[in-house]
Amino acid sequence: MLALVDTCQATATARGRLCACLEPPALGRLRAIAADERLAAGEVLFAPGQPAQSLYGVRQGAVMLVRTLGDGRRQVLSFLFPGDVFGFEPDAVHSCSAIALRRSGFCRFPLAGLDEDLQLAVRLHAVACACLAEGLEHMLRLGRMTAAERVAGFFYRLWVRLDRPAELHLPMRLLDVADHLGLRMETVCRHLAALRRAGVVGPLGPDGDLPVLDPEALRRR
Amino acid sequence: MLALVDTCQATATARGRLCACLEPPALGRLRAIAADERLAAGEVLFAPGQPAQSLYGVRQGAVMLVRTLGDGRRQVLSFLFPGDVFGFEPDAVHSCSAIALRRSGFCRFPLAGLDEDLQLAVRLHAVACACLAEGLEHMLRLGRMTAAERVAGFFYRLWVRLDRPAELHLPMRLLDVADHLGLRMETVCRHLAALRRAGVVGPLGPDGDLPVLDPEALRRR
DNA sequence: CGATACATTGAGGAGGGTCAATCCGGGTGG
DNA sequence: CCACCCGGATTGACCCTCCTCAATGTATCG
Repeated sequence: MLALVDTCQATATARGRLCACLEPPALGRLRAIAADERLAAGEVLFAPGQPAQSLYGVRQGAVMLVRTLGDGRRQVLSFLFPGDVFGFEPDAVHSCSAIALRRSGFCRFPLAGLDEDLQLAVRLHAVACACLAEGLEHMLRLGRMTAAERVAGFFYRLWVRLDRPAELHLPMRLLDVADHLGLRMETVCRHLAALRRAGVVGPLGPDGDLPVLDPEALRRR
Repeated sequence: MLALVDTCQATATARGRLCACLEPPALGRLRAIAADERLAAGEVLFAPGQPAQSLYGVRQGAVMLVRTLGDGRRQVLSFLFPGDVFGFEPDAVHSCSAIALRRSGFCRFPLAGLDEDLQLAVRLHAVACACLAEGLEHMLRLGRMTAAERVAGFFYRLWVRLDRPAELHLPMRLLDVADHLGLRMETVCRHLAALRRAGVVGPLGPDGDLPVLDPEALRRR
C-alpha cells in the first residue's frame, strides 16, 4: 500500500497533491487507508446519484468529470491527470460522473479515514481550495473569452500540464474538448485548423497526437 | 465577540455556514478568533494580489467576487449573502476582488486560527466543497445554457436564496448580473423585459426592486 | 436645472451554432 | 486481402443568438 501513495508523490504537481507536505503520522494514515483502483478506457468510476464515500487521486491515465443535462447537453467540468485529486462533494452523493479517458489507475481514499487527522484535514482543505481556484479560472474562460482564446488556451494549459512535450497525446475526443470549453465540436475543430494553418500546431494524428510547434503563440492566445 | 458568530448562525443557510455543526470546543475557538468588519456600498474588502490571511463570513449585506482581465473584461464569480463564506485561496494571495454591493458586515476569521482544531478543519473543508459545487454548477450554466435560461435561472436562484420574497431587492446592477452570466448588460435587460412582458416579473424599480409574480415560470426557465 | 448613472430599446453585424456532406483510419468479416 | 462499416475529424453553407453601437428614457443629486 506504501507504493500507492508514493507513486502519487512522484508524478504529482505539488498543488493538487493530497500527500504533499505531510509529515509521517498523517502520511502513514493516508497510506493505511489508500486503496487501489483501475479502470479501462471509457469506464465510469462514479456516476451522478451514487453515494460519494471516497476521494480519488489519479495515479496514471486521464479522467474527465462530466455533468449531463436531461436534454443531452454536456459540460465537461475538468480533465484530470496523474496527481490530481477529485471526488469532492458537499453532499454524500456524486453530482457528476467520472469517466476514464484511457486505461487509468487511482488511489482511493475513503472519506471516513480522512476526517481524523488534523494535518490531513488541513491538507485536504488546501487541495479543495486549489480545485476551487481552478474552477473559478475556468468560469472566467467560459464567461468572457472568445472561442479562439478558449481553444488556444486549452491546448496551452494541457501542454504545460503534460510537461511541455513536443507532441501532445490527447486522451480525449474533440467533442469532449468542446463540451469542456462550452463550444461545438465543429468550432473547436475550426479554430484548431486555424492554429494549424498559422503553424502553431501540427496536424492532429488519428490517435490524438498533436505536435506543438509554437507554444509561445498558443500562450499568447 | 460571541454575538458575531451567533449572528452568522441565525441568518445562514446550513450548507455554506462555517459555524454549523460545531461542538463547544471548536465553536469556542471560532468565536475567539472572529473579528468584526464593516464596509459601505462599493467598498473593496480585498483585491487581487493582496495577501490572503483570512476567511470571511457575510453577516449582513451583499458582496460580489470579481475577476478582471487586463482589457476590462470582467467575470463576477459569485454574489454572496448573509451566511456565505468566502476568501478561499490556494496560494496566500487573493486572486479576485471582493466588493460590497451595499453596506455590509462580515466575520473575519484569520487563517492562522483555523488550522488548529480538527473539527473546525473538517467543517472548513465541507464549506469549501460547497463552494466548489456551486462553482461547478455555474460552469454548466456558462458553458451550456442559453441567455434566456441564464437570466431566468439567475433570478430564480436569487429569489430562493433571499427567502422567496414577493419583491426581490437587487443589490447589484444589471451590468454585474451580465458579468456574472457571461452576457452583455443589454442582453440581460432584453431577456428581463421579455419576462416582464410574459408576466413573470414586474417592472424593475429604480432602486432595484423586482416583483416576482410567477416564480414557477422562472424556475421552468 | 443640468449632470450623472444606469436602464431600456432599436438597428445592424459577427461569432458561433446547426445541418449536412465528405474524409480518413482502423477494425471486422467475408 | 479487400470491401465494408463505423466513429470521429473536417469542411462548407446557412442561420440565429447574442454582441455592438447608438439613441433615448428615467431617477437621483448637486
